[in-house]
Formats: sequence, C-alpha cells, structure tokens
Amino acid sequence: MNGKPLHQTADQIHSAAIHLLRALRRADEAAGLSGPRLSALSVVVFAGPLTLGELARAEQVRPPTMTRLVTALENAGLVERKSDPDDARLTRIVATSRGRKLMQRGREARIDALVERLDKLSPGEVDIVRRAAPLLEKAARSG
Amino acid sequence: MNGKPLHQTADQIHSAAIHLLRALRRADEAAGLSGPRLSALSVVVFAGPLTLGELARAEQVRPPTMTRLVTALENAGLVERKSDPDDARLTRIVATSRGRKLMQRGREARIDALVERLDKLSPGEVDIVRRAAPLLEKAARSG
DNA sequence: CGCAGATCGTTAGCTTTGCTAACGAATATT
DNA sequence: AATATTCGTTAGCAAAGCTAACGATCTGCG
Repeated sequence: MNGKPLHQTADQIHSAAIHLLRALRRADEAAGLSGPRLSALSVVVFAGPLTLGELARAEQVRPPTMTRLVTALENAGLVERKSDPDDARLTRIVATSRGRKLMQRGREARIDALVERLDKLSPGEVDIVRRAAPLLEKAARSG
Repeated sequence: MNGKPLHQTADQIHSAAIHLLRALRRADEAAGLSGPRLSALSVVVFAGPLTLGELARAEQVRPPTMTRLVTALENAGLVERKSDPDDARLTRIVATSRGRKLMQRGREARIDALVERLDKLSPGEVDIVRRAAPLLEKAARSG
C-alpha cells in the first residue's frame, strides 16, 4: 500500500537533502569549515575522544577519507591525534578548545541559514519539520 | 521562543542530509548515475525543455558545473542539446526517451534504499516524515 | 545603422570529498 | 614462533563544486 505517496516522499527527501546541503555549505564555509569537516568535528566534540576508525564509521565514510578530514582539522588546530598507550595501532582524536569554540560558531551560522528558510513556513509546518528531524536522522544513520 | 529545540532541529537536519545523501548515493550509482546527475535529469524530465542557465538555477549550481553535468548526461545518451532558433546563445536541454526510462529506474533504486531505512520507524513516524518531506523540499529550494 | 555593453554557455584550472588498492606497523591467534 | 588480522596511512583516481576569462550572440542607445 501507499506506493505512490512514498515515491513522492522519496523524491522530495532526496531533492531536499541535495539542495539543503548545497545551501548550508555556504553558511558552513562562511564559518571557516566545510560541511564534512564540521560534521566530523561535531562528532568528536560531542562523542568525546574516538579512534579514527570509530569516527569513520560514525560518519559513514572510509578510513582514508577520515584520515584526510582529521588531518585538515589537525592542521587547523581544532583537533589532536593522541596515540593510545595500550594499543599503538589506534589513534584517538580529541577536540581542542579552539575546536569546540569554532564548532559552536559554525553551528550558529548553520542555524541562521536554516532558520531563514524555515521562516517561510507556517508555525504548524515548522512543528512537523521539528518532529521529523530526529526521525530522519535516525533513518539516515541506520545504514 | 523555542531557541533550544531549533538548535537541535538544525543539527539533526544537517546531519540527516549528509548521511542520507551518502547512503542514497550508493543506490543512485547502482542505477548508473550519481545523485547530482540524477537530480538534474529529473528536473529536465519533469520540467520539460530548459535552457542550461535555467537548469543551473533550478539546481542551485553555477553554469560551469551544469555544463559538465549536462555533458555527462549527453554522453550517456540521456539528454540532448538543442539550439534555440530565436536566440543562438541559448542551449535547450531535452530528455531522451532513454533518459526518461533511466530516471524511472533510478528513482526505484532510491526508493528501495529509503524504504529500507524508513521501515525501521513506526507507521506514525513514517507519517510525520511523509508530511515533512514536501516542507523540507520547499524550504531547501527557497534560497 | 553601428558600436558598447550585457548575457549565455564553455573552457581552464583549482579544491574538496569520496573511493579502492596496497602497505607498514602493531596486535592476536594458533 | 609463525601467521592472521586489524589499524591507519599513502597513492592515485573520479566527481562535483567554485572563480576567472573568453568567444559568440543579442540589445539598446546614439
């Protein structure tokens, strides 16, 4: 059942994801970091020290990609690599205080950009989006 | 009011957009086209013949980027460039029947990938997502 | 009519982000 | 002790985004 509306839903979500990301990318970069970097930094800040592999899995990205993201964050002084004393293969990624601050600023820029767009919806519509957001996040991460 | 939940909503939508796109990209590519190409093709199929510039604006992308996307679609035989008889600067982009067919297939693959994820939500949650989808799309495009 | 300026699409060249394959170092297993 | 596996990195490729600069066309003002 419901095949037709689900077609639409899929298309709309796909389109929305593409266009939202393109729009938000500008805000993110204005704050000094690209989307993927900000996203990775956000995980490091909130989920505490992580190994590079854990971070790659959390971001659903391959290790080489995460190596490069972390290197960029490290060069920017937002993150540090700490070697694990018990297992020398592991690299623990820790946010610096500068990283924490910048993430906060980036989030504000992102929110401004989003709010600007959500303002064009009615309060009732905003509420629907608000309730859908955590569900979408859960669905997106449940790969 | 509601400053706090909006922070969360913004973060969740951002995260969901990033992760959903990464997940859907695989499905899209399995159908033979990347996300941006499929998205552009979809606009051409549904919005009829468009000039390259119109298509770039619809996709919120710069003209050079769209030139490359259209060239790729053209090389794949999914789209054709037609010169406008009244204004020789314009290039009209038209979908071929092969393009229409492939877009249909791509959409199915995308839906499968999405349904697989949405299946983990309750029916009530799916309904919220269904209602939020067009709103998100509207918000995303209202740049 | 004719030329100056705007518009359209393309080319060239750069960056970022994703991937796979291959490797070296370190740990686990047998 | 020898072999497996695991972890992160390096190397190298493709796609998608951008700006800058151009050539071709149209517009519009003298």
